[in-house]
Amino acid sequence: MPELPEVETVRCALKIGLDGAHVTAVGGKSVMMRRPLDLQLLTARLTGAGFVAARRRGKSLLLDFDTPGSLMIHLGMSGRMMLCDAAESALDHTHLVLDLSDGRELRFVDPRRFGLAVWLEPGEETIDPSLRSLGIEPLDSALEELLPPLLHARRSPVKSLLLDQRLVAGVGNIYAAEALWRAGIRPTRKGSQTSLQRLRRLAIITREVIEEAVAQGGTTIRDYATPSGDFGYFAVRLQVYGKEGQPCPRCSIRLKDTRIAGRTTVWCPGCQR
DNA sequence: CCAGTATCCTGCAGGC
DNA sequence: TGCCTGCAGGATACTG
Repeated sequence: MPELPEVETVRCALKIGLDGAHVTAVGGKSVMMRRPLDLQLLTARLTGAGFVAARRRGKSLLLDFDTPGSLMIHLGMSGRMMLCDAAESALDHTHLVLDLSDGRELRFVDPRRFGLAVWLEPGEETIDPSLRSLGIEPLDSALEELLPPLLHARRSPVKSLLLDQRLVAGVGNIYAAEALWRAGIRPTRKGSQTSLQRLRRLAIITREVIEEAVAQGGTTIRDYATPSGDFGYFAVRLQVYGKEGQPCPRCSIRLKDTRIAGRTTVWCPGCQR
């Protein structure tokens, strides 16, 4: 479900929604997610903790409390954060529940369990495997300087490179397809056979797409929603994602779909070279 | 080290 | 109606 813009939207909502909140109790089921969900540890660290800040790195959320360490959450494909009244009945696959002092609950729901909810002790943030190797943030102004040489040094399709979190942190299947279409670059083109000039343009366009999507509150395809249940409105701006078979908005050639690195990729054979 | 594939899991749409 | 297949916003363990 969630790429950078969706996670950023959730972060902003939690920052406001959790302001002044205290955790009174921790609940859920110790299920197997991408890593085991350790409710014992989470309960020990979070009970009584007051919310302080919500941060984001790539597609990971980091929630800080007035206790050392942080709660790291990754939404995977189907993960969702919900901020709701405790009386509201819980959805299926609600794995973690933080009871709040004001009668609300923060719930982490993830049917497919590709997500993650992990307590990071102080210092673990820099060594955790899913954080330590993340590449540059697309919103960082150094992107157009740092990314092109990295892509140019690789022989994989540019599409795979954009999805590689070790190179750029936060781009997923939707925004990779959109950025490549806007940049006029064929997704199967190899990094090494794309000029630095074009890669620089791709980097700039990638940031633009991500910025626009953040401004629209992300993209709702089927079930993405903010913690209060709102949808993202970037879907109306998608030009190629999910539109295979339709005419290209730029050149009217029929959009094709190909599988690259195991992911469906929609692109235009007419104007993406 | 690099590149490509298989895999984890549930839900849903589409074909028959 | 039901059963089957394949695909879905992601990351990583494994192969060659």
